Amino acid sequence: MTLELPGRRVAPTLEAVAAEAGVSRSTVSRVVNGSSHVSPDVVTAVNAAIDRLNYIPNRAARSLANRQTMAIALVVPEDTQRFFGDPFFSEIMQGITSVLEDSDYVLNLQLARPDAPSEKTIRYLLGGNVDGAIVVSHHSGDDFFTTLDATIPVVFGGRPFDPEKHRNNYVDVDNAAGAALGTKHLLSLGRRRIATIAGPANMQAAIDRHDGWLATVREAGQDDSLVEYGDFTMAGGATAMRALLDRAPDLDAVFVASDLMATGAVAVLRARGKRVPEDVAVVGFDDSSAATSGEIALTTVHQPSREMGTEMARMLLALLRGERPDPERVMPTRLVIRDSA
Amino acid sequence: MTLELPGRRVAPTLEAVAAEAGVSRSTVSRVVNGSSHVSPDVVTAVNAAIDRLNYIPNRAARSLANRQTMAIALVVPEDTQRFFGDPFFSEIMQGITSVLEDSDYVLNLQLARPDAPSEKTIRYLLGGNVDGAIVVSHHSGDDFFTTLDATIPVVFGGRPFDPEKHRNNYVDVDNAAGAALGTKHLLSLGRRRIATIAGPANMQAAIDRHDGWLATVREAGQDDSLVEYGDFTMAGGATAMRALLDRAPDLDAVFVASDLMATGAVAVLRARGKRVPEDVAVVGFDDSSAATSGEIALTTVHQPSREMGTEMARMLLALLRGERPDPERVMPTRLVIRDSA
DNA sequence: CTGAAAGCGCTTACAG
DNA sequence: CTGAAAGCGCTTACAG
Repeated sequence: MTLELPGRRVAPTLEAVAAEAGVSRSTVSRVVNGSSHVSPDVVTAVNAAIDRLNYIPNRAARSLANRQTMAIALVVPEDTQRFFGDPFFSEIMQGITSVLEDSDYVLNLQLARPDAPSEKTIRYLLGGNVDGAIVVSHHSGDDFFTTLDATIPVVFGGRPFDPEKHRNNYVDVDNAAGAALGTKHLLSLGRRRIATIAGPANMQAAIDRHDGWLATVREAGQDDSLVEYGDFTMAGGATAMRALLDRAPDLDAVFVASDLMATGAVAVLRARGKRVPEDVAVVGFDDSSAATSGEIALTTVHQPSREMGTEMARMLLALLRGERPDPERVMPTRLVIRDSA
Repeated sequence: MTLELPGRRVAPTLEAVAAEAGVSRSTVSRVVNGSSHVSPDVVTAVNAAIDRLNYIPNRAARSLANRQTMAIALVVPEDTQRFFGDPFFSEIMQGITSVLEDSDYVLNLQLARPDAPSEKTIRYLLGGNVDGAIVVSHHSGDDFFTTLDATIPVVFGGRPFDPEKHRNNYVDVDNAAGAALGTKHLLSLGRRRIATIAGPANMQAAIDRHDGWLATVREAGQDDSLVEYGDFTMAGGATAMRALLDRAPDLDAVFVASDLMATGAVAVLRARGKRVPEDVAVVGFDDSSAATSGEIALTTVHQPSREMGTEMARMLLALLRGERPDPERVMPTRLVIRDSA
């Protein structure tokens, strides 16, 4: 029995181009890589041969020889569902790809396990598949990522945990200040019982936003116990809102650590007969598309997600060039007032 | 001026492991690759050395030697926004990753230009970066992708154009039958003026769904001219709905080629004072999360998106093993009746 | 079962 | 400006 496999075309090599053009492999390599020390007519001849043969350099061989892969990993320790569910990631990724488009690098998305990276992810990142990595949505609990840059340059989206242990490169906003901004707005509206729906306690941004709310509420001499935690999803925001209402039916405002969670919270408030913002004012965080796609346009703390993406990419590219960019890039937030508070 | 670069750790090589374990490189390679012809104690010794040195094989070297990259590309010719905006892609990707997780392959997402692949994408796919590719959301107008499998195995999500030119592997549903299913439901409801919002005419699935609607409407002796085209986004559905209402204010039903477009259409209908389904019945297509996240739960034609993803992955894996799976895998659709029709 | 050797397709000093 | 040669870190027949 003969198993006939579809005959795949065999890619031409540098060697073949050299033969076709009647020069050495070194020379072909030089013109492929745009070296300046090649005579014009040789360049022409080689390029002609390349076109004729439809030559494309083999990346494995190239990266083995020069120890560059020209690939960057975007590592997101979240499952597919949450990755696609939160517009924040979409915007970050748009920012990143917009700068990588103009570079020679390709982006490889790696969805990792939220708890700790799998063996496969580790081998991928350490096995010479990429020249650098951007890690977004980092959770505490393992420090593989924070120590990864002993091997390849890494930029974090969001200040990583344990900054004293190791100084990582990151771009972030001042989450505490942003949360304070949102909470103060609630205070200025005369609200006196302001709850918060915080993000998961194993994420630095969630902790910082919680802290910003906490400090503001304390400073105002208000109850600082109205906290519930969500997982940055709509469903998580809804569950937290229910718990909050059960504990404090008289709350009159809630600062929510993400727009997606705020959307879930608003739905619950309405279902329980609360008017937003009359009975309960709601402030979100992100100013992503989720802020304006729900039942009511959310007043929210804006963070420049797309620009954060471009900054991450730029920072990594600088590191890859051997430069030493400022390792900490903190971008501004601002309050966007809409209908929910 | 000395530019001090952060000292990156140098990865240990096979050679180092061999020295550490006191064996030859061939032997280390054998245990790394799980060859059976190695004595137990040597295996133990080599593994110990691997652990001690924290050895991870260099993928470039490996793939240069054995001509395998152990990577698969998921090519989506859509911009980031649309990719993230449509839950359909999320589900497809979940299906794909679920089967790849249990394999040694990693998935590399490649968002390509919708019109024609960029030079960068072409070089990526042809430059030996991946062993195979899954192409989803293929548009007509270039046949790079349909001829790509002369070089590497390719599986399409959705029947590609020009099937007579070249027989590609694909996973799809019977879009025409599905559309007929949805349109017939509208007929059974007594609707007599059934419009359609079709997808872009450069996508086979859109054409097939349009054809299914067309055949059904003609068969019933109804007006077959009520067609507007959308781009599979909410905004596109809204625009198309407006045009339809302007042309035929008396239409009493609309079959929409995707849930996302249907959501946009429903919003326009309501804004124009039409009750759904009383005045205008709406049937969508996909049965994605968009069907149940809008103002009204959509009656829709269900396609098993996640399973289609798993089938694509399985088919590609089979091709990669040198097998010859059935190149055409057509999965069933079914009508899901909710509130919009 | 194990090792020496060739080779995968490039890049890059080193000569000239 | 150009080429011969070594080397990147693996795998894989080929001997033994």
